[in-house]
Amino acid sequence: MPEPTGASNFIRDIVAADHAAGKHGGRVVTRFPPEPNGYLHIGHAKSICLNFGIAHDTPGGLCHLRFDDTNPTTEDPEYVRAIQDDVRWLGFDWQDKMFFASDYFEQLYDFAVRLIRKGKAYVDNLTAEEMRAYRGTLTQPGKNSPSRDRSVDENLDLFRRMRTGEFADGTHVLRAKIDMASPNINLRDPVLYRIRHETHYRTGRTWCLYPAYDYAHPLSDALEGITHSICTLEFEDHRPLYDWVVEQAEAPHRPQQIEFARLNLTYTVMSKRKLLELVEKKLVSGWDDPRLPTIKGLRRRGYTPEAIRAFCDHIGVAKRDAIVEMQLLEHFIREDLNKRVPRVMAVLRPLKIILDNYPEDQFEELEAVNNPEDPSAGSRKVHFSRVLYIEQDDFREDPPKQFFRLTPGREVRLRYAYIIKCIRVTKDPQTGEVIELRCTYDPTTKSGASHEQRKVKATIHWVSASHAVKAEVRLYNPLLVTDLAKVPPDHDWTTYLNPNSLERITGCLVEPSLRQTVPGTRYQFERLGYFCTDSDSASGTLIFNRTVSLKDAWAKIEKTHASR
RNA sequence: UGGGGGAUCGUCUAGCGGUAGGACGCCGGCCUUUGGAGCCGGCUACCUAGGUUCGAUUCCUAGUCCCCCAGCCA
Repeated sequence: MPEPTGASNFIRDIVAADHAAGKHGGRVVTRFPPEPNGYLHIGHAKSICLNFGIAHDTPGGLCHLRFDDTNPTTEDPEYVRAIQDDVRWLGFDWQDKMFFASDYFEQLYDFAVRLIRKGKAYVDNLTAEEMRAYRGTLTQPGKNSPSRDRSVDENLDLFRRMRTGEFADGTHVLRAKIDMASPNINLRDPVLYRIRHETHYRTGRTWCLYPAYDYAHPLSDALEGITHSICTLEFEDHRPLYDWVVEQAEAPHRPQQIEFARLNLTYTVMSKRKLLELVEKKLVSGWDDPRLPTIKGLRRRGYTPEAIRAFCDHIGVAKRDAIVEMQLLEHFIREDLNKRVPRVMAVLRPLKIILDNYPEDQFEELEAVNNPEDPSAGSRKVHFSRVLYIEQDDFREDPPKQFFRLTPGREVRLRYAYIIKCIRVTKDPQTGEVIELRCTYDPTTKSGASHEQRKVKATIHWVSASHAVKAEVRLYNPLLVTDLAKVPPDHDWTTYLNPNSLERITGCLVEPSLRQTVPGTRYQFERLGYFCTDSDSASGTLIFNRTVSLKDAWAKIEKTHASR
């Protein structure tokens, strides 16, 4: 990515101004600080694009990848691996700047001792419930803990013993001594350290004392020389605490925290808690379920890093809460895939047609363009023969107004092939279902052969019955039937899951060129949408995921017909 | 009824006292061997009320509405 990656926004403006003014010694260092307790989603991509993008576009700029692993109960190396993989896949490079907050535990401990010596922190042995009671409420000030005036020596001794494992979980915490009457609740002597007799995925049993976010984060930033610590809006009123910690600990640097609004998308979930719930309750197949807005899910679904980056650049960065429409994301993947992926013919719901006047033992190989947007993509041969399959949707015995496709007695063109006419409809005598069409083809209308005068209203796709390959296709619809923001928070959000979010279609037929496809390969199935070979394909049967449909003018017309 | 933030087209977003712009979406049209793509045109917005000013989305005042904060999560 040699070119600048992102549009201007208020954070880029601040960073650029600071850089121009020589603030922070002319350095610009950002960081992306995930906690390894879940998989990354597109909201993280926004932050990744912002942080890595700023570093990329600033001369000498750097962006650290830092795992904020201060809670041993939820974190796992599986997540560390997945996060690295996703950041890399998105196209970003942390060079040698990968860090772990857990590597700072010793230094963080020393800073805490300094705070205690300065009388800025104390060990408290109130229970969690007592502490809540002492904290006061939004409108009433809190009360000082009885432990608040312990001597420095006693605090030092207690804190040392907290570290050596003398105390049980929850019996003691280290608290900042700030102001129990502060109107900002975050400043009412927040917890800095808590005891957790747990195995940490990196430090093992070395520690039973773990730093809290509000303590570890600013100091990790300071230790790494982060200049601009970019986070989301909910941390805005933590900023005074962030600044307090850095100042009172006499940290080597003073990073600047800047907040922006997190990304929300319509008809999906973006909270780690909810995503975890879906995975754990097996409401989806895993973190990479293509219905999920996780990076892994989007990737399996067929999204490209380029499209995700373009999306992130275009949604902007601001401070107002926003819900971006899914159609915008879809726009960027269509735009990207339209230019780069080969066209191919596939029939999802086959309807057999027989060309009565086409010799039974004959077949042809017709020239098909691979990508009209990209002449260098070349062309391929497609097999044509007497028995074909077309899409059930492309035939109507009793066509509604504006339906241009095949109907009894009407002509349409078969893509890359001939004009055909439907002369007879065969139905199942029991169900009345259309099971076969008899057609004739016009040999003078071969695609590209001449500039025939005949105009047909539609061109439809098809596959040759004797050449086509069977496949399964998975269609994805929105995860939710509504936006959670519009719904009362009190009842179970999973009741708003879309029961039709996954539609599996078996018995699809695809052109034989797809026989050797490998998982992850993307195509446009002509007139249907963009698809990619699923990883489950490895087992033998071909399986394709629909990344996104093509824009469908007819569906729109039909919808307005229906609503009249 | 404490504190911190935020209000601009349907949805995102620009604007920094001087004609409210862009993208998505939507609606028309052109074009088309994908009802795709492309092209052209159109649609719709400054939370309210006062004030300052020649002029206010922008500055001031008073409201209204929305979001966040009372984890030993991050």
